[in-house]
Amino acid sequence: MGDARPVYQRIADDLRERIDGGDLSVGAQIPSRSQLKRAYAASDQTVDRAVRVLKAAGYAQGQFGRGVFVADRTPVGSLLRSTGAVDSPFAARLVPGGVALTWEAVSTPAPAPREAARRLGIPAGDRVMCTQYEYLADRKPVQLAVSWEPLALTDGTDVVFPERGPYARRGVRGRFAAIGIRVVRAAELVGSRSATTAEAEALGCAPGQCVTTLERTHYDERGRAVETSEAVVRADRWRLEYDIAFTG
Amino acid sequence: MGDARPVYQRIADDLRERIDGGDLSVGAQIPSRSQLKRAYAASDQTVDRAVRVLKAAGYAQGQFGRGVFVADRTPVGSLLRSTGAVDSPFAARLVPGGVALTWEAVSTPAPAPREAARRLGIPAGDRVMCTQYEYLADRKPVQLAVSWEPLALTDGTDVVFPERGPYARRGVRGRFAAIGIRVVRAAELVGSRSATTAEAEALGCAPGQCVTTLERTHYDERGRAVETSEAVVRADRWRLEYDIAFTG
DNA sequence: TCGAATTTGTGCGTATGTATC
DNA sequence: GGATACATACGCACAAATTCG
Repeated sequence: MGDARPVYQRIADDLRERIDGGDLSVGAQIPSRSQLKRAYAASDQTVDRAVRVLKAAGYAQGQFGRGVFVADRTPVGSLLRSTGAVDSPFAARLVPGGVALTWEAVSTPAPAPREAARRLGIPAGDRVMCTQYEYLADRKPVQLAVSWEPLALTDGTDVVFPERGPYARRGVRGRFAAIGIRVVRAAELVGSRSATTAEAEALGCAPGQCVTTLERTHYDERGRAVETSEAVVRADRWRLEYDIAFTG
Repeated sequence: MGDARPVYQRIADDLRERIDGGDLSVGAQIPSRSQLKRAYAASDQTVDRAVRVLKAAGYAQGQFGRGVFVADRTPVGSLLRSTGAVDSPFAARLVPGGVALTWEAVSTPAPAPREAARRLGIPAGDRVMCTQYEYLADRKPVQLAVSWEPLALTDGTDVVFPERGPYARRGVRGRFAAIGIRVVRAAELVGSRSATTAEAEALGCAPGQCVTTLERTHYDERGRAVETSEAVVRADRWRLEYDIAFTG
């Protein structure tokens, strides 16, 4: 029977099936290049390319001089995106329980980039507070984010710096509530793509790995955008969780 | 200065920057292998690998005998995941407007697979109605999904087949309402990963491309799971859209 | 219509560097 | 030191598709 797939694809699919089927379990070593070469009567390059496909898919990761091992892809948790909690911008449901969630943030005033300005409904170049977040679970990076808030709303108040002052680290809703702005709605756009080399570096995963992308805008009761953010989440072991209530 | 990146990665990053910067616009042809070989004084394999990285990232796609061209990655729309609409399981916000949204479905009774049974809170192997969906925009596949509903709930009613009968093609809420079950809540888990070769085949994209994954469970007012589904969405041009209302 | 040139996609053999055992 | 293994890179080759003279 003719198999249209190229050799490297067939080898990669075979290995993926062996992993999914449990024949190769998490932590197990994938046959080495010389073994695969013999088994499939293929060249060095070809089997290497097959293994690269597996690694790009997050199924395995290589260790220099040791071998290539089946990666652990069981989800460690999910980031809760629909929570009404005002006390933290980083809530998660964890599978076993016992992972320390922390984050760091750095804020600098800046002119609004075009895309952020469009989402905020303000002229590009208007002054905004730009905050870069790094979210960690057990000291390992999970999510990178950057947020923009119009300084026209927060300048002169004590919530102007998201990570400083009496309302520090409270999350968007809690902080804006302190200056009399009720955040009642958020719109979130979710996508995915492969990580850039810079993102892969920051997230501690291989370049080209899959990441989930977020684009969120918060609105007050008058429908005015008060904050917008973009985030990149490691997709290998983290998911997003939405709770949808149907009204009426 | 020493650049730690391997040659193929440097070439790939260069090309990606030229695309992001607009030097190479959508539809433009990427320099051919022989041109890249000369430009970077690299080998055949190396430049080919660089271009493979670009293609895997969805930045470009090759055409046999013609060349490699910059892919159009502007979003064509977003799938609305929080809508209260009961009349369709496939709602979307479209960027220009004018894309025909259709879907096909095939249902067969089957024993519940382990994961689906766990999410439905029923014993594995219990009879369920298993429905496979294919969602299309302008005849091109956007999303694949498979849904499970316990036959204990729907057997003998006229909503047992999601795509047949008086309440056909209505979506989960509308159909269950017809048999007196009020679906008031859904929980959705969103992740992403690279497509399997089978998924890539069905979605009409290259194997290894990034897809967004969905895992949704619908609950009635007593908190009982009445339906669960898994879906795979093309990530190159489609996103998910959530509307989050903060109560209280 | 034929043929040559170009380009992608795949594949083989070999070599080098580096890390681990 | 030596064997093994990964990661990168070079040179070459061929099939299939397109383009152009």
